[in-house]
Amino acid sequence: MKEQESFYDKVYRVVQLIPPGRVTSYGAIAEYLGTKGSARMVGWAMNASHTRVINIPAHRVVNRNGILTGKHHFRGKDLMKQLLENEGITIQDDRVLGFEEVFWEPARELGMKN
DNA sequence: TTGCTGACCGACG
DNA sequence: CCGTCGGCCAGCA
Repeated sequence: MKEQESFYDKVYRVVQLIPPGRVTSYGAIAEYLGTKGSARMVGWAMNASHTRVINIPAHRVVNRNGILTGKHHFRGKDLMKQLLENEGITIQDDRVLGFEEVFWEPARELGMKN
């Protein structure tokens, strides 16, 4: 049995597992997928996510600085910001306040018990 | 098949 | 502080 899920599918899988009110970083996902250093692939996968039929909470994925780098790619201008605020996350200056507090690490949440 | 792209990250000046 | 560059590598024309 071979898992033919592409790199994209793996990314989508993890992103969908992100609970509301939490955010993660591209690098964290990349690292969890084993392609650390290739965080661009994660972002690239997000870009292709709009081609997917499934809904992907890409707004929960930010860069390592907690900055909404991909906000520009969403429909609206500050849609990403509003989506995060809707989940209880405070955004200021396109940055996630308490980023470390709401940070969701797949390797920790999925691989290890809290 | 090759070559370009990219929503990042880290380092350097 | 800000701009630039290299690396990383999967997907697409």
